[in-house]
Amino acid sequence: MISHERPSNDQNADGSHASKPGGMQHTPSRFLTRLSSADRAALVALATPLCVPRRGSVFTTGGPGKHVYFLESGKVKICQPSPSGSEIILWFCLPGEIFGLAEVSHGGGRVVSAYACEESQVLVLSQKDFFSFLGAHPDAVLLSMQALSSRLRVLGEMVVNLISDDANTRIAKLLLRLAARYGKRVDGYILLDVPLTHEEIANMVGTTRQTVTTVIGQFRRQGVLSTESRRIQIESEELLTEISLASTPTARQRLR
Amino acid sequence: MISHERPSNDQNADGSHASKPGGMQHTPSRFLTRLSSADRAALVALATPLCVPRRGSVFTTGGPGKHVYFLESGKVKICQPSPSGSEIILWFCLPGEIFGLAEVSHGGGRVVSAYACEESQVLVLSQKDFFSFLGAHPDAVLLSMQALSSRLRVLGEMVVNLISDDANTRIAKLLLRLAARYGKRVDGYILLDVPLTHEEIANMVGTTRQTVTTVIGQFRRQGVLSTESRRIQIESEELLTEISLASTPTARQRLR
DNA sequence: GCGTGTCTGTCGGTCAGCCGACAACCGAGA
DNA sequence: TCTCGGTTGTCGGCTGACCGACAGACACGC
Repeated sequence: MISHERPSNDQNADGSHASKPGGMQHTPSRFLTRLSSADRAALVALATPLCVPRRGSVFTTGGPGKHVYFLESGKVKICQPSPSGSEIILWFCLPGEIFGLAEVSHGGGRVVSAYACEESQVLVLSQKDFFSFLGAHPDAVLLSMQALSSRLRVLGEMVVNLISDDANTRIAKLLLRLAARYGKRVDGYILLDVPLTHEEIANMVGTTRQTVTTVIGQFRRQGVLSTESRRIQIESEELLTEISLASTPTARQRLR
Repeated sequence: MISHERPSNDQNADGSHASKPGGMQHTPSRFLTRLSSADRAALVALATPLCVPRRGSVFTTGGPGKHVYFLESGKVKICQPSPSGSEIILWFCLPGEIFGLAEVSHGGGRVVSAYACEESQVLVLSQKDFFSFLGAHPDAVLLSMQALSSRLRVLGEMVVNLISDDANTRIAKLLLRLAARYGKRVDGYILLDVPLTHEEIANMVGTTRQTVTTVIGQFRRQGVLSTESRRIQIESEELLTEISLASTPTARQRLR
């Protein structure tokens, strides 16, 4: 019964678009910079600036979540506390990005915290003002939804990685993801200028500090990367991607 | 330098709102039913209906992602393929929900697939039509953002669970999450009328089929749940939450 | 210069959970 | 009725990664 037509209408019409499985495009979705300058001015006029010191929090878990934030300068990490007490880093925000948006639209309090990695300037906007701004500036609606979608994508990828890769691969993929978003090319190398402790890496990837130390050491010995004062330089992106694809378990033949 | 005022301005002003750490509110965010009936009529007028047979796909990874979907009846699961070939279930959609939204707003092709768990009726709307609809119906904007935010929250929780809980706990939490969203109370019990194979559970939670079988068996023996023809009935929510909180590793004292 | 705290590197012991294998089960179809 | 594909239940063996522990390496402040 009922029309039994082609069930899938959204199929790969444009052929091989999914070519690179690792070819993720982590568009930083810079909200502020992609806004028209008129719109941006309107937004800045509504917002109040705030300076957050290094290690300071912009908001924390349990808060009411009645404000949206825009990062003007600095670096902010979004964390979710685990029941065991450690903070799991979900992602970093760079200048231009919007954050704290999810709880505002969803309601019901913050489930994540935002900490400044370094001294940061943020713009604060109340929920009310933000929504009226959205009403008056339709372009901003699209940008907001893009920001949310982009994160959804990143988190989906994290989930898949966590479920199906071993520690080695997870770290490799994390580095690639970070490189795509936060990497700066300096003569051949890719510099991640997000200072990261091994423990933080462990918390992004679901391992222990020791394992991270070991794996990073391995990578260094293989000539994949080098480290300098808490910053990682990727020396061979190819090698790294190779590692990230080499999934341990009974290498899949999965021809289909 | 720079004003050194209260860094955190969004703190728990309303006190203990974060009381229950497991007290997650997985609002199903029923897009269609929360729309005003006039708006809904307008949307239905724009959309074209589609019937998807059991096991059929609405869209798949790699597709262009130029449509948004609304579930009228049936049940749809959103999956992301892992490099090892298995499909990881990110969440289920129930009637009234919107799906396929993230890729539409973000652009750049589908990264997930949507499969019908049972024969389902969906409404299909092109990206273009959807955005013009949003322009004309501001309430729908909020609902869309809520849908995205709600998923963001769920995924964040999944990530944290995967990172910090053992298999036992992960399964317990999954069941609680499912119960909150898809559970129907029937005389004392909570019935999850989403038919799930152990393998699917394993893929939602990052373990193996065998482990799931074992753990579910344990739970059954403890009187936590019973199963009947692929459906799970939770008999003691209390016991289950208790298990889900009992985190294995060196029970944290973390007084601070 | 010297303490002090945080971070990195390394090493065994231990165990949860993966893997493979196999038997029983069940519902659907012939 | 019997077959058959998919699902469930159970069992050892094996191992990746966690845990605790400790020693060096830094950086920072006094």
